[in-house]
Amino acid sequence: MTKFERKLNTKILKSTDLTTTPWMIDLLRHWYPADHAAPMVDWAASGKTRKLSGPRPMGLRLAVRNGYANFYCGGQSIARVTMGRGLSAETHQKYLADKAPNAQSYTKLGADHADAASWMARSHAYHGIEKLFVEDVCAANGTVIDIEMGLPSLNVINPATGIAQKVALRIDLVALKEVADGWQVVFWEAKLPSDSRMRTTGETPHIRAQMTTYADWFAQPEVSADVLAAYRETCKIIVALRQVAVDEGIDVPPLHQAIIDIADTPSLLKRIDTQVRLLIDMRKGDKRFDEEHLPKIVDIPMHCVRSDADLILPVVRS
DNA sequence: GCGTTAGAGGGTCTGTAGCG
DNA sequence: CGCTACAGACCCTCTAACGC
Repeated sequence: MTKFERKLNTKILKSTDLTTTPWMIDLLRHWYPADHAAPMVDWAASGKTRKLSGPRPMGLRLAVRNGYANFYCGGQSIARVTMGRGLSAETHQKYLADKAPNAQSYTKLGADHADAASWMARSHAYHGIEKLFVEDVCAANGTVIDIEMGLPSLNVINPATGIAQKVALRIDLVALKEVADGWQVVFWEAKLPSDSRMRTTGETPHIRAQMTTYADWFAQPEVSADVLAAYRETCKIIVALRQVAVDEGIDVPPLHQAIIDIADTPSLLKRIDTQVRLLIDMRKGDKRFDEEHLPKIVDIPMHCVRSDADLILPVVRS
């Protein structure tokens, strides 16, 4: 199976003349590390979109991948930046221009591309409620080190065909949690109570199968060690990227001290907690969900966000 | 209110090609 | 041989409409 890995050649930023890649400077200017709220602007739906109107962020969350990094605005990938032998980036055409072509097509960014603010503004029409919830959690927790974590090469038996297929599940949030001897990695799956997978008239909502699938993935040999190594590296990369930005004169808000400490001393990150937790956005209130559906899943480790104060991830049992 | 469905969007996986 | 770049296939997630 494909190894779960996080790596990025951040040195390429120092050996590249960044005036030839103005988009990189612009993306870093709009980077809000976890713990810092991005400025919010009102957005009103127009035309035939189904999206709800409401406040939208004007800031970017960075997620380190294997060989590249994504800059997200409200859960939409505004730019995918490859840092390997060279420095390059691409973004979807619908963020680059108002008249978006129908096709799923990405454009490589060039020397004339440096307008992240307008890319973010165009992305507002695509922001989903669950992703805006994730954005709120990022703003409230400096310990968030990854979002949209992809779980590669998971073999799952398709119940319809009985054939094993490779699927790429994702986990919404990855965070650090303080433990007695250092820090550990915890995983959160954000959900809205309105999500049909959280509800059933029967006894077993679909979310149970999803949690079981996560457990199966983490139970594979080597996975725990690989994930631990990957997130130690992630901390190093985040610190290195911020330093590049600061060296370029960009005031990226400060990182949580735990990320800095782990980057400096990776062994401070002791282990991962393979028990994925549910994070449910109950700020709007859903009496029916509380009474009928929540009781069916109370045994799943979870945190219910009922007020903005609850956005701070709890220090729960290991 | 619930379960199903389709469309949109976005990510990974795979294979292929090029390079040192 | 390993890494990188690229394109197409595939399947996930989310939203909202629809019928019961």
